[in-house]
Amino acid sequence: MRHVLPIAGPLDLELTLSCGQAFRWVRDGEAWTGVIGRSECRVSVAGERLAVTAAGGDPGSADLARYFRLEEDPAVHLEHAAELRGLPGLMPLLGLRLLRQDPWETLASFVCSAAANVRKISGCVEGMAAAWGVPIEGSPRRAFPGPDVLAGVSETALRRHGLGFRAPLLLATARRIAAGGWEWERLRRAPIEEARAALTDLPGVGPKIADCTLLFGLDRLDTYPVDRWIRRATLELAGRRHAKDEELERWSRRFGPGRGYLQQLLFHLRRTGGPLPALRSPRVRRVRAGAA
DNA sequence: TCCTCTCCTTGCTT
DNA sequence: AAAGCAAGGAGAG
Repeated sequence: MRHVLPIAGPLDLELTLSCGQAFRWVRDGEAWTGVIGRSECRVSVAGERLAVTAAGGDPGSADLARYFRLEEDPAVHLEHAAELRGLPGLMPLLGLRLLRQDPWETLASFVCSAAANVRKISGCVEGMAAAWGVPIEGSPRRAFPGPDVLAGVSETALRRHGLGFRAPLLLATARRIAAGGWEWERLRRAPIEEARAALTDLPGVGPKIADCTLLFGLDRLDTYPVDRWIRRATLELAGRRHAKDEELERWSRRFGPGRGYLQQLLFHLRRTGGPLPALRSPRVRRVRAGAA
């Protein structure tokens, strides 16, 4: 099945699919191939449109547009962050799009992200899919297994796919969710603190992984996951030497309800570039606490 | 209660 | 070759 879809605003597949939000996309020349739900998709940009060829079940044009957020110009997420438009190197990154991924796959992927790198996370996710996922007709790849499936495997089996110390954590989380009473749809709309609390109650899920799940899997752009890169970037922007992650998250709220998108841009910017300039003038910077 | 430190796997890099 | 590093979290003290 083939789809050709209109795109609102810029779309940079390289940035979008390799920036560390999704882990099952691989480059294939000018195109990219990945798994969305129960189908394998090969996508490429042709002029102002996105061309998608799907194997297995057809995702449908509506779900594809939704996945790639094609109806939204990413620039709208920066409406409340005008002060950052002058940040060197930021504007060329606006082809990066936050994907709307499956929340369970997002959660499981980021449980694997602790003390790992993108390559390692991809290996874990792809390994679990190959071992326990539903086959995709016309493709060697498989869908990502649901929590009910992972709940039935052994810790040892998970370790064979490189999960290491994360294996018992993901297993426990899969079992918790498979046991029932878990409502992803409720978390999409719940107050952000309530949604965070529900997620951080799961084994292997702290604030950072909870926020990534909300941002990448539950369409909650009003989150600002603080990892080691964002910690540095935000400290620099705020002109601070030290601050707790929670404090940095609060500071980020000045960037509005789309700050999750900004977080993703800053993650890429700080990782590929150097330190960021402070937004506040040094003259207004707070003096050290305790200075007499 | 809150903070800090350490450990936990793995594989690639220096 | 040994140490460092990579989208952190849990547990101890």
